[in-house]
Amino acid sequence: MEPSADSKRATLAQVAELAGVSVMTASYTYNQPDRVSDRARSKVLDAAARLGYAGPDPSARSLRRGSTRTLGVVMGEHLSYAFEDPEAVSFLAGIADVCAERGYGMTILPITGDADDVPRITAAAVDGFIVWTTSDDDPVLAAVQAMKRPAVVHGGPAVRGMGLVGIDNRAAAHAVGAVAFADARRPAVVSFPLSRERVSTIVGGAGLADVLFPVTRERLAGYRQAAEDAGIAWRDVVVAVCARNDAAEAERVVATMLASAEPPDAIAAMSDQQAAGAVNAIRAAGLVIPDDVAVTGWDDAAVAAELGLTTVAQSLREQGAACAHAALGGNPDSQTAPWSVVRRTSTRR
Amino acid sequence: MEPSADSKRATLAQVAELAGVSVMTASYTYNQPDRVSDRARSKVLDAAARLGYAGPDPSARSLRRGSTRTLGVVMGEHLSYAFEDPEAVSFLAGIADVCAERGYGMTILPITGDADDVPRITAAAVDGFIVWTTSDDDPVLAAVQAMKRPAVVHGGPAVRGMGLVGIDNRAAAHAVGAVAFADARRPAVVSFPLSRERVSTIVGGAGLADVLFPVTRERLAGYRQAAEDAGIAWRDVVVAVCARNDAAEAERVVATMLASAEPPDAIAAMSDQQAAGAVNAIRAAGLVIPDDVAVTGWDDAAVAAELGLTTVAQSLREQGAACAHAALGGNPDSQTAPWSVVRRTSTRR
DNA sequence: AGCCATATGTGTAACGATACACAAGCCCGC
DNA sequence: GCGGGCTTGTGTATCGTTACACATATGGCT
Repeated sequence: MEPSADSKRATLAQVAELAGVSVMTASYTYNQPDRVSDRARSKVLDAAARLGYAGPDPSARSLRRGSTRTLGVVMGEHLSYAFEDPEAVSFLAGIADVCAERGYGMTILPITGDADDVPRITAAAVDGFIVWTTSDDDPVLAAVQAMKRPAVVHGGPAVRGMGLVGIDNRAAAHAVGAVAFADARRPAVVSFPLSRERVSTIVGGAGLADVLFPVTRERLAGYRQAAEDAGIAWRDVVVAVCARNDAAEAERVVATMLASAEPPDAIAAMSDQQAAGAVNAIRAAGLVIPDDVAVTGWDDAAVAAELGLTTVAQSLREQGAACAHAALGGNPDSQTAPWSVVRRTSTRR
Repeated sequence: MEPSADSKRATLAQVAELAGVSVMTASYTYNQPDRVSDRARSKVLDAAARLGYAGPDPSARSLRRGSTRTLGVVMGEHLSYAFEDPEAVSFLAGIADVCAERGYGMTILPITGDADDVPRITAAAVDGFIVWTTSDDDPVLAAVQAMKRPAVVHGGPAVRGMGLVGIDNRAAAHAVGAVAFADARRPAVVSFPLSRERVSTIVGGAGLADVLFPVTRERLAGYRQAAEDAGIAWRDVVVAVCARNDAAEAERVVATMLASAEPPDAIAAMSDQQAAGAVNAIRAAGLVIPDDVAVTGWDDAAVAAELGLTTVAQSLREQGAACAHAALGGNPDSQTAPWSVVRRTSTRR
């Protein structure tokens, strides 16, 4: 027996014929019901019901109308990661809020980091794009740009013709870094990856070559400023680069740093998850926060409040919503989001 | 100045003309590059580059091909909630894994719970649907069914012609309930909502009228069996219905129960988040777990391990992936997922 | 040379819907 | 009785692409 999924979908023409009206009358019945008489409308709806017609075909409608009422979202280099990062999820929630409100669909594009990503972007039937923070050289960005549709980048990089939504990462890093590095003699940074290769390393600040992720680059610059304000040369600041943004890797890398000859006495991380990993490593080493080691995070996630982390508060949900508004607006402009430093007990003063 | 988003997209016909080849040659260049000589291919690609042609229009292609290479996902009654529930997010991650692997897009449909939901489903340009657990009477389900495309429901209800993926909730509830209610004299249940109205109430088990969410209904049935096995009548079991699945509301409702004349000495919840709220309330009341009150959760989320919660382990990520496979398979069949009871320290034996 | 198999190019007809312009019917007021 | 405006119905062209069938060129083989 044929399952319902296989029975062919009826067309508007068939409905119109069965109803004894023209195709246009049937079309108007769905799109401008007031444009047709009650009698005609019910004839059409009856016929539709009889044929099991579920409404105009979305692809045909999109082609004819030139709009899909759907927003495309590109989340990082591999789609799966998007759902593992709670901050990315709240960014998605912000987009979802706006999409739901405006009746737009939200298509998450299947990026995997391989060469087929470009055709995947190209094949996306969407009216606009939102791109989650990526690197300067991400080919996906060029592909999005080529699509000639409204597009907004979150975080960075800035791209000609696309909107940009995000906070002033350098200023925020400078501010939270000042708190983290207060009274510190050997500050350290736990960083996001520097390039799309995502290798983990521990280097002195001076050892950082090209940082291709603008968000990471800006935050490092802010931390550097904070360190130098505290009288410490950037080359003396240890930067631990974590390939993944999670607590486990940060814990491992911080444990390594703590076991070194010159362990850090202040650690500025780039997410609360990393900071949480740092807290675990510090406690496991029998050290006290903030006396032995001060720690700061980023994002003001739930875990930050639980652990008493000093952190940078920002609302990714609101930023997601701002991206969606900008992308739907048709002519995306840029927008700088607010942030603030939340002081808790993981820092000295 | 016109932003790039406004410059009209070129068409394949224009590309073909500029390249001096037929439209079909241009089309083959994109779809079956091997079908075309190197010379023709590069002529086409040159022309495309010159015109800024980004590839075949997705809507036109979908119409012609009859497939969108996109999966539609319906998450609950309001899209925003989906991203607030970590288990729902890991379900999405499972779908995303499969979509990324197969190069499919994943469209999250903008359900809001109002009357416009049906046209929103109807307007979705997708090849198949995945529906997150809902109620028997959800109009969205009927709309999905009317679309005559492969569809899979997660959790329930079972719908003719659609696949069903999930665990045996009744059996799992029976099993974990047996552990929760061991040696208990006044067991209680913290439940998900019973109907789409989502009202919070505290009632005796007998007071439960129609439970329209199949997952909730099955779990309640399992808990009932467990209570009766322990020699306690269902009408004597207090069921606290929480409108939302979060720790805060569960904490409030459990605090109320604990303050009553006959406080429960065992609480079986329907999620680890609810159980975590229960733990907070119990500790705040100065009681000891599991001696004074035993607690069980559901899902084996991170918080369950942290709190030592006895719980039902299931992998929503794998179930999401199973749904996606089934929906992409074309002829979705049903599939029962595995579960197990994880015993920790929140129960007596 | 003759023949067939393969490689490459092209024209036409859909896919299913909607924009637009026009036509017919109707009611109203003067 | 007649013109003007409103309502309601219809035909046709078009959105941009790809499936299909066919035509032509190419090369290898006997």
